[in-house]
Amino acid sequence: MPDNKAKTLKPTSDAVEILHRRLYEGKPARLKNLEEARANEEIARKIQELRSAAALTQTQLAKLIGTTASVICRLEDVDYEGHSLAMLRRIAGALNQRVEIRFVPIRRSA
Amino acid sequence: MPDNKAKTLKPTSDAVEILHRRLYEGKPARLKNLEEARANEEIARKIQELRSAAALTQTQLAKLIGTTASVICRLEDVDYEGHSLAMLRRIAGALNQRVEIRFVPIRRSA
DNA sequence: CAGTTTATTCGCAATATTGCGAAAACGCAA
DNA sequence: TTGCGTTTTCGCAATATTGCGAATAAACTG
Repeated sequence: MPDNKAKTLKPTSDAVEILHRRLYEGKPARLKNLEEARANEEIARKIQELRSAAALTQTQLAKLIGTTASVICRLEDVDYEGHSLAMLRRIAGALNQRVEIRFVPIRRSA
Repeated sequence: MPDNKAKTLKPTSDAVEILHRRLYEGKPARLKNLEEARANEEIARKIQELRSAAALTQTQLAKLIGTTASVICRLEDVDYEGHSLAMLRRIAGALNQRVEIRFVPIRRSA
């Protein structure tokens, strides 16, 4: 489950800089749409959680919904931003769940 | 939801139930998709409801999220099956809402 | 009724998501 | 270390969703 998309970084021995890179480098989307990014993370984690709870490997779950392990892996990547309702429903269906969608008001604090 | 007999349906004014009867009564082959179809209906109605509550025309909402009225109309069509998380979030964002997604266990029965 | 606004339908191009294999990386145990 | 199963990454084709205008229908006003 990759937490990091950064690639081809030049070498460094500064631990602080390494952490900084891990958190912020190459992730403008996270800074701009923090809320959405966090929601995607939550979805990814939830999928992983459900699969683990069902004691299934990525390959096993993949077969259940008619796809491959690499697809499941992609869904469980917290940086993946392409989650679709269709796929969530397929996952849910295979794990005896249903996808509940609600619109909840946002309190735009003063 | 009351159980349904093959004959002597009692009267109803609920449009959803009428549609349900017309499309799915006595057709177990389609029951598999019923849940998803109803979920899509719910989404469509919710979007329409939110837009109305905000006192916006389809054109106005469309401009808010950077698209056209025909797209909004499509989203509000209860038979539309192409709902995406991305679009729901755009709608929600324009109407000061957020999209909450939950996986809830379902009791699988006949 | 004629005007005006809003809503709906249709077709196709543009964009986004999925399918899928292959290779590499990882974790673990003998 | 090796072997083995699992996970991750990458690239591109296939499919699905969106963008958008134009035409039509429907609803509303005067």
